[in-house]
Amino acid sequence: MSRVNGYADRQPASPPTLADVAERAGVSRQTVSNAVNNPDLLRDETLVRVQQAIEELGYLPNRAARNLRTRASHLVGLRLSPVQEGTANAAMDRFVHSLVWTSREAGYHVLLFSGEGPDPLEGYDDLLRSTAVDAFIVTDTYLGNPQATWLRQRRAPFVAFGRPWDDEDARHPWVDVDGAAGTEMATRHLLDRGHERIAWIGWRKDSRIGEDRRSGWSRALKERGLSTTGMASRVEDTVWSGGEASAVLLDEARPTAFVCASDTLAMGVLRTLAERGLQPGRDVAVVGFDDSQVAQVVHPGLTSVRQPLEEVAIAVVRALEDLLGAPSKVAEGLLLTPTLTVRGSS
Amino acid sequence: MSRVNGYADRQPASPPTLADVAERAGVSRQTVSNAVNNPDLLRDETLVRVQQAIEELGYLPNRAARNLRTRASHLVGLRLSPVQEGTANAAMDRFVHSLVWTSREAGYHVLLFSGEGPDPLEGYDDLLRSTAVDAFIVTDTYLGNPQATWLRQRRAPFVAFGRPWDDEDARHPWVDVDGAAGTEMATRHLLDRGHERIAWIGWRKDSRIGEDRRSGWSRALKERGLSTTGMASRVEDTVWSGGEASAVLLDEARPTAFVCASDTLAMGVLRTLAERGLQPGRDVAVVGFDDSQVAQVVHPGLTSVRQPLEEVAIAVVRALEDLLGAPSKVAEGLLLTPTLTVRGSS
DNA sequence: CTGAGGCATTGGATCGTTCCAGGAGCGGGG
DNA sequence: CCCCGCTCCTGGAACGATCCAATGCCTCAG
Repeated sequence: MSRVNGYADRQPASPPTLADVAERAGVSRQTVSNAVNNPDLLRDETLVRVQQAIEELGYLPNRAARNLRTRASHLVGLRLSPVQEGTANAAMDRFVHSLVWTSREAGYHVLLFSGEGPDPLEGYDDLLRSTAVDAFIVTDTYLGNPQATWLRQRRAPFVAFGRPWDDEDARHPWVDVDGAAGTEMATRHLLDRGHERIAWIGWRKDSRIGEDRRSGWSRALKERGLSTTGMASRVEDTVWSGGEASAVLLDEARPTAFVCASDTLAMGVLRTLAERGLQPGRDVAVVGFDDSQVAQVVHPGLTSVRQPLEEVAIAVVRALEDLLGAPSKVAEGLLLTPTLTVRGSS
Repeated sequence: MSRVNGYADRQPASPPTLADVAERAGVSRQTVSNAVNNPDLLRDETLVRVQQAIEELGYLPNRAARNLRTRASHLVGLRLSPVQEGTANAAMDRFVHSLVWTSREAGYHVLLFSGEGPDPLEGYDDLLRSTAVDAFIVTDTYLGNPQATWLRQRRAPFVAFGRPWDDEDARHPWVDVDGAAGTEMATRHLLDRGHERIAWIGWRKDSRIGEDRRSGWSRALKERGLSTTGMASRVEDTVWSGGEASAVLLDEARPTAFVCASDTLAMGVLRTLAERGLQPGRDVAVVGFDDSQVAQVVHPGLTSVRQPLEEVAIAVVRALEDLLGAPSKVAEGLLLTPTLTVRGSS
């Protein structure tokens, strides 16, 4: 073997290999390999001896070699969607953290890559064909979801964070958060506080997520026999739009509370209230969605629907393990329920 | 070879290999390899033929095999620091995006991993010894920076985002943003608007970054012959602390403007102003640091020092290339200047 | 005493690529 | 005519792990 002597090697000495450990422990390479991967196969005495040699040499399997032989990289690819500053992609941040954390426990690492242009498939192909990753995690399924169908065609394993809204015959595993349940919870919370005129500010009608969240609001109102007519507005996801929409609603429908599809929109509402000398939480209640950093630091605190992203990450990784472990298993979806973080604005 | 016939293979057909391409093009494996890595070595005619075969088969080199042979993974490890919600780690998000983007152009991918406990070395070791990554990018060098010294001892290539504050004999490449220049710029901006009583709210004295940012503020004031005495407060990085500190300062030192070490602290100031019926930007000016999402959406907009994270990422990747390409090269540091994003609060 | 059968361990082949030394073909100088 | 040198290409040998078939050893039933 290449390891020449027992003296401290100078320079970046090449790391020990299986063969080095084998030699030291007086066994064959395969036995060392088994000690690492299938300890049960070894006699206790041998196992201890090998483990000691591993310890002494500081051996760790070379990943490239293992990947080559096993045809697996233990990496999952996560595509960072293009940044849209000002929008609450803070949620994404939390998710990534949880994901990295959870993956580690499952023996996976997260490989980031970026789709550059508008082409949402950019980047996937190379990684897949060069066998750089074992699977993908797809997050922005709301864009009409071309990735999902494309990945399916390529038989690439993947788990989605987000429902396959359009796709009737989607067979991939997914995890999502029940937005409607969140807004319903938020609306009920406001109803319980005595509000009866509760307005909705959401996204354009072609946003599936937006409409889903809206349905929770209307469901809660109708449940109490309250009308939703004239109480809803659909705009772009900007602070300005939220402010504008709330101003119009205040003038025309005179709501005492707002439920919004995002914290960004809710910030717009707060702005309008400030301009009119109305105090959030006392005069008019506001609830946002995503529990972003903004909601936490703004005065007097923005009540917001919080997605259980930690649990989403756990579920995603679990689905990933199922997928890669037993590909035949029936793929299933999982819908998690968000919580409501109550703050000063309600 | 394993490729049996020309008919469409069923199932997840194993991807084409060098040998497949070689067979199709009627050349040897090595020639195909050269066509990919050293096209200059081939005769034009041969090159075209091989490239066509590559195209037809959709060949892409297997990464594991290449990594094994070349002892490089073309991955860089980035450790996600523990989340501290409520704090502006939004900056980190922007940096990661830029980094992923820039790395891609340089042929690298970003591998995320998490240090779990308080041990900042957690995670590095495994990745390094298993040759999973070629280098690391270290970000939170302000923690007294045990990673840097540790990585240096292990002769692990790495680039730091952040100066080696404590470490006189650090020899690693680093990139940082000149916080002092940022706060100086912010303070000058306020001076230009006629403010003369400008207060500082920063972090505890043992924070090198905090003291650096503070020095910019005091430098700008002294330059104009203005005193800083009694105009500074050092607290924890929370909204509450910022609010408290500004309340005290307003009572005792009567400043007309605040420069803060973070947007979080600045939000606290805005809160105090709101409580006292003071209007930010008109009655009292406020400047934050980081240009986080909060600064952008809060009313009436928070003027903030913005770190050029895109440029940082570019510089980091460039340093990385130097490092991995020519390890003997003298490591150097690079200090970038932030910009000031002016909004309604000043 | 022999052979079946289980257990612990082994050596060779293999994954797909790149490194390395060498070989065929060709033109030109002696 | 030979040999040198150059260009272009080739086959074998790594890289470091795991898969697979086969081995020796030991026990126990027949």
